Amino acid sequence: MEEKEISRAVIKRLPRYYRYLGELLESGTERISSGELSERMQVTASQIRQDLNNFGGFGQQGYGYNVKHLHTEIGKILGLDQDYNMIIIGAGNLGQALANYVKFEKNGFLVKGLFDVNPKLKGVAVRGIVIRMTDELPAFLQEHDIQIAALTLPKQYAKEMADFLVDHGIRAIWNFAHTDLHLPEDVIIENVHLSESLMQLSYNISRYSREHK
Amino acid sequence: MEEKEISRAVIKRLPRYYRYLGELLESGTERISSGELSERMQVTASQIRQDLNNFGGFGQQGYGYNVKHLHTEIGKILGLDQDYNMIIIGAGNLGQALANYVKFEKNGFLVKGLFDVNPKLKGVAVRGIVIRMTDELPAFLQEHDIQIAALTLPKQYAKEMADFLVDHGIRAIWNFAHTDLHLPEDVIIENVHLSESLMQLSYNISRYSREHK
DNA sequence: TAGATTGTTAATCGATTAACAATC
DNA sequence: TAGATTGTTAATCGATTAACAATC
Repeated sequence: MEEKEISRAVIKRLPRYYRYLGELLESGTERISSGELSERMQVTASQIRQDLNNFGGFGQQGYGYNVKHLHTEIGKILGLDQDYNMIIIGAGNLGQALANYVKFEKNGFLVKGLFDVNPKLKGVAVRGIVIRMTDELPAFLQEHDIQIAALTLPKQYAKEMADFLVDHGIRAIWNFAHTDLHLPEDVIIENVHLSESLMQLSYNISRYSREHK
Repeated sequence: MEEKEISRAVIKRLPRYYRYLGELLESGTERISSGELSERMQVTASQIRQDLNNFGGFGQQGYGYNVKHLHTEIGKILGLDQDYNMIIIGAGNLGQALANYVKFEKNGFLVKGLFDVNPKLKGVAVRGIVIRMTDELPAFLQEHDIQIAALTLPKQYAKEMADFLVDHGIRAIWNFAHTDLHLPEDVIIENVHLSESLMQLSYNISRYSREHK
């Protein structure tokens, strides 16, 4: 039942392949070789072929890869051939920004609910999605089939909320709270830590100025 | 002049060390061993010691690490001992969310300006920061010493804007646009690709359901 | 068929972990 | 001093790159 384990490094690269293939598709390119794609993407052709061969042979010797076919296949690998229902917990600026981000919908991530504890936000609509109070969550989760919860709330509430969501059947969490969630291992967590990203930037800025002093 | 090159993997871990040390500091912990920290952070003690020793010996045999000292030192390595002036290009939902995110200010990232092309946004204030039109950028950049530009605009404008900013002296870009920027190598780029993060999540969801079918 | 390009094995490189002498 | 724990070297593991036979 268990498939061959694919390394995290490979999976992190797949969305980027998918993006480049999507752009090639839009530009009407029919086929592409690993060599040409490697030049565009600034990675080695060898890596592209290795990565793709984790999932089977999508190419053809002497020809390369059919752009449309490869795009579709990588989409399937990434699970983009189906829709996901998502809720957002924390309707602050970031939560509302995510709810407004139409691009996710295009990829099949449908925002079904937006929750907060602040009574002032109750009933406010963001792109047609009404903000509900978190105490309505149990009933909401019973009525709707939700696969993903995005956590855009202050870190001090994140752990408790994550536990609550997992208890109520959520199995995938997109975590924007600046804390590590410790959840059962069958729960999938994807972290987006913006401040850590910013610190990598400042590291490089200050390293650069140290080196050029 | 050139310091020993530190691997990206190490740098990615530094902000997490910084966070844990900050929490220990708040809780009043004075010293910690690599062994204890490794348990909390779920990494090996060996990795912690290796990582830290890239930057010199912060610990003491038989004692461990002084939490406050280590926290300060990692802060310095990350460049958090100074302030950075930042502008945000694109005052849509995400741009405004970033501008509102007070936590960055606490770490020394000061939002000095917010720019957009949409005349409807002109003069609107976000947390006291007035939204300006992008044609005011050249004058603004001349008057202010800006180190970081966050790009929260649609990808089709991102490349052009990035080139423009680099021409006007910006040397660090925090890129939220879903595209790769090709800039001179002395320009520091840190990408945050939210849709790619979401795709890693959906990959894991659909892998999980494949494996448990 | 000849040329191109994949799929795949082998070689290299880099990162992580283990081990332990140094030393507080 | 004895025990604890670092700093650092060596061993292992994994990921990337190179090479090339297979084949379209």
